Amino acid sequence: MSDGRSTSAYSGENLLFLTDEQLRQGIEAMFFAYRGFTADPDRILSEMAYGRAHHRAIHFIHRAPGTTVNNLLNILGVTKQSLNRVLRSLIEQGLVISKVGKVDKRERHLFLTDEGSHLEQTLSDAQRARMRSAFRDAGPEAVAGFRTVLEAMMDTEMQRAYRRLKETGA
Amino acid sequence: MSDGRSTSAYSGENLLFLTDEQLRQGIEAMFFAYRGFTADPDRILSEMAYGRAHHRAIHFIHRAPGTTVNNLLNILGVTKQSLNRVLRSLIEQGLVISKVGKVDKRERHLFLTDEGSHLEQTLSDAQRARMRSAFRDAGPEAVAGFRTVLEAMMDTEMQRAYRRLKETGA
DNA sequence: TTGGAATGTCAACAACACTGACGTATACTG
DNA sequence: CAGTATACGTCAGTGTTGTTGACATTCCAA
Repeated sequence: MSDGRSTSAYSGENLLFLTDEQLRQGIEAMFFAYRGFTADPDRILSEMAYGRAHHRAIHFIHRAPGTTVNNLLNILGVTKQSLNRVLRSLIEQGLVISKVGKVDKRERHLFLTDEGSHLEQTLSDAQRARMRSAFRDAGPEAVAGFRTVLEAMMDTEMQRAYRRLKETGA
Repeated sequence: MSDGRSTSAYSGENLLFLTDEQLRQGIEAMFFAYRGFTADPDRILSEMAYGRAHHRAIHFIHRAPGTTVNNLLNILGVTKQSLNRVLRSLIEQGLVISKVGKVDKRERHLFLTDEGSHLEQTLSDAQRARMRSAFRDAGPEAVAGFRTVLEAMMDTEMQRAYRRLKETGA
């Protein structure tokens, strides 16, 4: 329990990076950084009738065009009622289209319209700009470490989702 | 704009880590990791009448005992009305006490009670456990990179707040 | 003493999440 | 074919967290 000293006894290795103080700094870094991470898209979205939830849906539909509602549900980790509210407005506004599945007609496959793609571009350009700046400042080795730690911080299921998306991408 | 190729022209350096694909993976890593980051405390809090906002308030009151409401406001980045609702419930439930300032009686200085400290411990133990596991898996160099990138991702103001807290800590 | 800063409160509202229940269409299985 | 399961959508209610706007109080400082 808050084992501040539990890390300093190991053989020759320097495990200073595992002290409670270091962990606490990591926690605070995550908190402040996530604020920055979402700040730019949030600003853009607040000028429309959309929020962060719309952004997330648009992002993953862009990433995996034709994805089903259920698949999106799993990736986003929300209830179908919550996602449905978001999807309905995106479909009504003509940013997303929903097509009945061919092999399984119960499924709906989701795609961005041109307008939806345009918004996705705008949002991800803003978010990428910050990420690019942070990556450039930090350098390639730091970026590798960043990703390693983040991946280790995910729930196992989300690790799988993340890796699947990574493979799909490049 | 989505300059996928804007990074490949630089002299001798390998700037592959700045491609749009890499940036997008960074974005998704942040999204999935933040879910994991908050999952454990969220689970604990949902069994009480508290949420993530209460956790954040408790965390930073623990970090900087006697902090003023205004200071907390700046760190948390919310409106005073929003914070006030949270603080009121924490005070009513006896987790936080608010003391009128001695030099400036308009100010309220915030402290955790024993019960508040206990909840803070429970929450941060859960969060630290995940962070520790992620840090251990990733290793010290990855952790250093993780923190470098996160710091570069913060808004300038939050960088200052983060560094101030870091110095206070150790 | 007057103005402004810090704090707090009330009210209204919106975004986003949740649970529970129900309906419809489709698919699978015995 | 009958029954069950799956995929999706929707209605209704609730809770947390955030926002504005308006206003009162208290106190410091010019």
